[in-house]
Amino acid sequence: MNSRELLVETMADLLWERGYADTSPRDVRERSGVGQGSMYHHFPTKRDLAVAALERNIAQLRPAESGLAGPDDPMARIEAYLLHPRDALKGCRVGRMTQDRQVREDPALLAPVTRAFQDAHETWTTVLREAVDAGRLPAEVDPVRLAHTLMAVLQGGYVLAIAHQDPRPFEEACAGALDLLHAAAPHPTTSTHDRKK
Amino acid sequence: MNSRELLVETMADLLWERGYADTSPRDVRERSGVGQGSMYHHFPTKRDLAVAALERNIAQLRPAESGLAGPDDPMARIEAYLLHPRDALKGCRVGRMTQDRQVREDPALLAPVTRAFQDAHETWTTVLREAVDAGRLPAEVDPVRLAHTLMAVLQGGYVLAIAHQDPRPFEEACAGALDLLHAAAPHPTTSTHDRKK
DNA sequence: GTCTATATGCAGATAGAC
DNA sequence: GTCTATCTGCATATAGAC
Repeated sequence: MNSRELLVETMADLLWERGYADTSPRDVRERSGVGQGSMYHHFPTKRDLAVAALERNIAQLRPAESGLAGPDDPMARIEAYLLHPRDALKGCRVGRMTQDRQVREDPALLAPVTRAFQDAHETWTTVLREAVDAGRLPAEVDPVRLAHTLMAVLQGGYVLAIAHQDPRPFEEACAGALDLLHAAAPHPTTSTHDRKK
Repeated sequence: MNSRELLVETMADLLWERGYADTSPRDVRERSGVGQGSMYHHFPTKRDLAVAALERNIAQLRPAESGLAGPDDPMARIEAYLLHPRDALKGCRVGRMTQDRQVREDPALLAPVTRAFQDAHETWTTVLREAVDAGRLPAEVDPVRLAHTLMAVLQGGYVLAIAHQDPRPFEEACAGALDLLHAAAPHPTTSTHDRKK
């Protein structure tokens, strides 16, 4: 792998582990093994490298999201996504950025984060709308709103896991959300089809 | 106010706004107006000051939590807590700490955070159990699990709000969680009593 | 593209006077 | 308790040779 890619990959990992403010150019050099000259040749500032690394971290999440958008039964996709095994103690590569003041205050760093959340929200809204249309969720739920709720469960789940230093609160939070979705589901237990009268 | 209190209050605000790693002793001195000598007289290290400030931030959240534990109808308390107006863009004073590597790696800083989350979880579990016992939530829901879910909605709601630079996703996430609780509630709408045949 | 040398300023204190 | 002076080391580059 060339120096440029190596730098981006290393910075991406460090952003995930430590955030932007707490990662120094030196950290990147030492972990990547790339020299000072090379580093500043490819990326004139730490910020430039971070922008590239952030894009990489965002791209990293796309496979999982495309599963959520996939062709299967919508409730099955929701369930699979919420129960998908994750290393909860590591937190979210993208959500983490929101807690870094230097990221929040720099449009070049914040904008990709905002877009990533908007995209994820759209994906969630679509699958939830499909679940409602399929009669798997009550027509009263607002897919746009519920999309925020479920994304919050995931993002907040990471916070709980780190606070407790235990991945289980994350898993419980997701499982609890699923429990609610199931409990709220229209009950075809009564009959094969039971629509509004 | 004396220097000591002033330092703690200032550091508490800075921890909330910027986290631990991104707050320097100089930041504290400049905002508080307390001199170098005084500062290091009261707190030999930045870390010592941060521990005191963190305890203060945790204490700050207790009034709200005691409302959740209060004497009213349990569902009303849950609703009030979730819909309580918050400055979502500022994030959670305590949850924010989980995203700071230097906090995660220092037991003196992490332990108070862990305890605060454990306490909040207990409070949530109790009120949810009361709601189940009162027949306001289905007996199938696990209060312990759902407590994690609702805490995650709040913590994650802050993340969404910051990512979008808009408090509405936070509010929507909370409202959506409430929608689900209501949709999942045992329905005395059908009839006075309609249990499993 | 990569290397080594050099530079400015802030972080995070420590020392000792008042 | 508070003040001013001083110190080491790292953050974040810049310069110029190879």
